[in-house]
Amino acid sequence: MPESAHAGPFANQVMSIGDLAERTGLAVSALRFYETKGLVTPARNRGGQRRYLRSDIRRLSFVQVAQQLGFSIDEIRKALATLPEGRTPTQKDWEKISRNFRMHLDERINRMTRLRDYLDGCIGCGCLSMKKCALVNPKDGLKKFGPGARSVMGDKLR
Amino acid sequence: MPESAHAGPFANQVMSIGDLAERTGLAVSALRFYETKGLVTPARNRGGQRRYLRSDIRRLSFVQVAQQLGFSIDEIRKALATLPEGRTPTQKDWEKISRNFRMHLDERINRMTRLRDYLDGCIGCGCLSMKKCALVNPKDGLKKFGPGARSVMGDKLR
DNA sequence: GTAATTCCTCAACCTAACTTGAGGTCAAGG
DNA sequence: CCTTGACCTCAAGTTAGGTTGAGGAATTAC
Repeated sequence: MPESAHAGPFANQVMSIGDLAERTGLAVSALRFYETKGLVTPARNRGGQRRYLRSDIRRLSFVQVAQQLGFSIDEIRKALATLPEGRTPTQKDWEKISRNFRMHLDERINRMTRLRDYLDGCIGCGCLSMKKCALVNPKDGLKKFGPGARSVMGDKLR
Repeated sequence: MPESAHAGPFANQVMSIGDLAERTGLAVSALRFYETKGLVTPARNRGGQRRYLRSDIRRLSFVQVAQQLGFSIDEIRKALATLPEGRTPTQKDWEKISRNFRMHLDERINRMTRLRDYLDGCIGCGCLSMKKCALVNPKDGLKKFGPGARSVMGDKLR
């Protein structure tokens, strides 16, 4: 008999990595990778195979959305860390995180819009060659990037 | 006498890599890297050292701005390829490129804004766990990313 | 009971965008 | 002339976010 049969036909609380991959649209390799990054922490069965909770579907959906919004895995991990440990997150828990992300998203949109407006100005003024141009040498919240791979829209959050 | 003295004190048309680095704020190593990527093609003096034109300052400023807007080096290279060969680009040439970039920027801003609005909806509906949610499984111009490093805001241009 | 799936770990590889370092050359000042 | 600083090339390293493959164990299906 299958390992989870004791849970009953409709209360199947755990999933294999393959099931979760199918439900989230993520690759199996990505799910394992996310575990090494601390985004999910599945249990293991006696054979050592990963067993995910249903609530992990939502967790990973959140990861996907956040990535589309331009957040790095590290930022996402920190956000998820604010979820309660021990119990399955409630709707309210998720709302709190989402609102937090919306704030950052607003910030990004504003920054891009400012950038666009500067660009409009520069088309006319021809200042692109001047080091003082707000676009090239940005003040106003726009920071210089460090070395290494760059995150979209420049600087990382916080 | 210095190698460029024949050009006169104020008509110093060429620069060393160090000068250009200082004027653009880019690292010397980055300028060399950009050359391998085809973003600039400096001449060489008899000793083999790079000699940049004044118009390269603007060219590299453009590279910096475009990167802040989230464009990849490859995209930027293609955009720069539309500049006239042989002659120094005019103001009009730059305006044309800038306008083109503004269009792409508008697109990105719109996409982020749509995403934000979806997120607002999801906070209320709690649909984050459903595969059909517009955020998790986006239609409406939002595409799935491929493997490898991701560009900011998801998919690359074009 | 056994064959076919699925899963496991670990190491290596991939792209983007650069930086760092080694070992050697060029140019400008005194 | 000769020293010092700026330059040169080329190879290897870095971070992010994963994928791919080898070699082996656990499940599931018949």
